[in-house]
Amino acid sequence: MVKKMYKGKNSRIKISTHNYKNLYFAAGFSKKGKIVRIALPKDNINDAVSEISKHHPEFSLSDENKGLVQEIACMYFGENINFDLKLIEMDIESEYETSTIKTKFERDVILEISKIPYGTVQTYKDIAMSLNTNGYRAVGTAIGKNPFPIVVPCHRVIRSDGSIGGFRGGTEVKVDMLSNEGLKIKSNRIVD
DNA sequence: GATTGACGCCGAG
DNA sequence: CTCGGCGTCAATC
Repeated sequence: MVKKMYKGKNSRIKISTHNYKNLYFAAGFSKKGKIVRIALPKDNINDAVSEISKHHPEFSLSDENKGLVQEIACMYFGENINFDLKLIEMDIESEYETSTIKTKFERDVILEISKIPYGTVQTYKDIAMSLNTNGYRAVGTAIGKNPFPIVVPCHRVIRSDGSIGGFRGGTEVKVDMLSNEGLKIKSNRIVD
């Protein structure tokens, strides 16, 4: 049986930030050094930090993991980096206070979209089929909660009709990231 | 149970 | 092409 961690010292995380091309990136790290959450870029550092801290109120700022945040920033701008998924906290929240994933279903979805290669896309339906379910919509909802955007490429999941589909940080951000990976988009559609 | 989604499909304008 | 309506399923209330 897994020992439950309680709020307090153990749930304190460290947040690192990085400024790149006038955008501010941030990520939260557990005591073990694993990523617990990633923020989409903001235009000021406070917004970037609070994007993380609103889910993890107990935190301290630290440059300890700045290198990783730099990497994430590069990925946002289209660099094809093979990010080590072992650096991501995949445990379920009920087991560790510093985890971010809530259910097994969410984790399965996260793991599935992590397989989508750089510069390619899959549909919500594709993901659902890989998971043996017809809950296309449930898949979309789960992806919408992805705590690790950019690194877990939820921006590579689009609708079955070829249109871009939704994105929590705004569709423009999704379009930006796909464009940075070399995909061409015309009037909200991937052009083949 | 009832409602709510980053969806999919089909049929009517 | 754009809507609406219904199917579907996990999470949340």
